[in-house]
Amino acid sequence: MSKRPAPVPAALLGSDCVLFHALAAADLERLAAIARLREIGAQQYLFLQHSAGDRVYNVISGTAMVERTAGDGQRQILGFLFPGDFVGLTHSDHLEYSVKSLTPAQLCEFQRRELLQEAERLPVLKNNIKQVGANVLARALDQIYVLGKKRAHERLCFLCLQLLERMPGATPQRIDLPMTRQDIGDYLGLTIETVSRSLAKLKKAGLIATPSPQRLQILDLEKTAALASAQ
Amino acid sequence: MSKRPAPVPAALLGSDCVLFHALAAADLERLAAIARLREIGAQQYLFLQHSAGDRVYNVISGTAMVERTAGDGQRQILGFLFPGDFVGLTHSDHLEYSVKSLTPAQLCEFQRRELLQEAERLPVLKNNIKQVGANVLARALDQIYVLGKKRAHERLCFLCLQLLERMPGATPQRIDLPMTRQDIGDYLGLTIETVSRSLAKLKKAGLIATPSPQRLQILDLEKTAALASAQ
DNA sequence: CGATGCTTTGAATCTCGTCAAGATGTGTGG
DNA sequence: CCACACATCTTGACGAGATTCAAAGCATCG
Repeated sequence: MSKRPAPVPAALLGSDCVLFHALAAADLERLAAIARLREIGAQQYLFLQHSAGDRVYNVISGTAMVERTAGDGQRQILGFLFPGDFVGLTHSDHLEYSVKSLTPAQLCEFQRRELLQEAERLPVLKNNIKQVGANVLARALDQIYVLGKKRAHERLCFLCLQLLERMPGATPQRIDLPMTRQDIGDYLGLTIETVSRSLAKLKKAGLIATPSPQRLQILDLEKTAALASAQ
Repeated sequence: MSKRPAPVPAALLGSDCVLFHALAAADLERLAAIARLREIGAQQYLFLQHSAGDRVYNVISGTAMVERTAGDGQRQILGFLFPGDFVGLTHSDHLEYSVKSLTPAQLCEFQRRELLQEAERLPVLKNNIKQVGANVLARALDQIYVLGKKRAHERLCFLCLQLLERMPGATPQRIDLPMTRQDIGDYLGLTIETVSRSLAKLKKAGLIATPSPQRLQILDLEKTAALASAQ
């Protein structure tokens, strides 16, 4: 509590974030006043599982992941976070997941109480918060579908499309993977070897290419989307 | 819109529902006034996938399930609903799932707009709605963990414990299963045969018993819980 | 130019899915 | 109350897909 991070320039609260969507300039200023900018390196924890959920974050730049680690060391990644995504709006006392940056990242930190107070004054903001929550749930349901019904190579197509849609600057010709094969496996409920082999299978079928291990191309968007479809 | 179901006696809005938790009697009356009681048989649809989400339901009695059916007929059950559970609070225009009763059920129907309006007057109700949303998400994350990391017999333990916790009147000695093996399989991402075999395995290990196919006993709660643990 | 860590590939094993048959339950009508 | 029919559930044999264990191939970085 002693050291607060730097305040946020209102300009950073870009309107491409759901949270700040359709807010007037004056309202963005108000929000910027209670926000703090956190700039962190790769592989840093923002939240620790079982800690108190008194802060919330809006991702400005970079990639992060939401993970749950069990007592036996098993790890499941519950979701990835990209610019515009929002995390931390739980309603229980302790968090059931950790949040960790994959790349260096800029985040907008709020004290949960302060943000919710502000939402009381700004109906648009309150609406945006609800929208964010709905998006999180919708993604979770998609993931349940994929984990319950899809095979390995289909799960990978699902991830490819999600990256294409959510990573800023991503095009079918070039997607830079911020996560390792292990992260992908822990997200899709697969082992690292199965991830590799399934990628190889998709490459051989001409759906995708990997110019380098951390680079992805979607060569046949239609077929990839068909395999990925979560409904 | 022409035919509205019967109004709800305020007494039905039991305080064991999260939604109505800690509400004053007078406030419960107000809510009862905008609620409608729906009594439906087994295997009835409350929501259809892709329909408008203008209503929300609170389960009073009976069991229901939230399911998603893909174009190819694949079905994934996204969750079961028991008394006290709440469904329908999406924030998008169309629902990405259906809701279907498993048993005859009583439900409390609200027009979403009306309920949210009422929540504006009753801070406690608004808080309860948030709490309900948080519970839904927490369960979804548990399910992601289970589908991503657990093996067949562990997934079944997870379901057993969930039924024990959420089914009214359930005890380790007697749990009445409202769903078929097919439903269980579609919930846990398994085939009906694997469900049967995994139950047999747990029976042989002495963790559970099934006096009849629709009846379940948990003989060793500790071991069952250990296998089920989603964190 | 090695050294390290990540990724890919290979072979054996195992779990789960598929197909098929048989058993058990439930409900109906005699 | 019994017998039959239908649906659901269980069990078996086999095969496909994923995991495990092991080794080899590639990047990246000092």
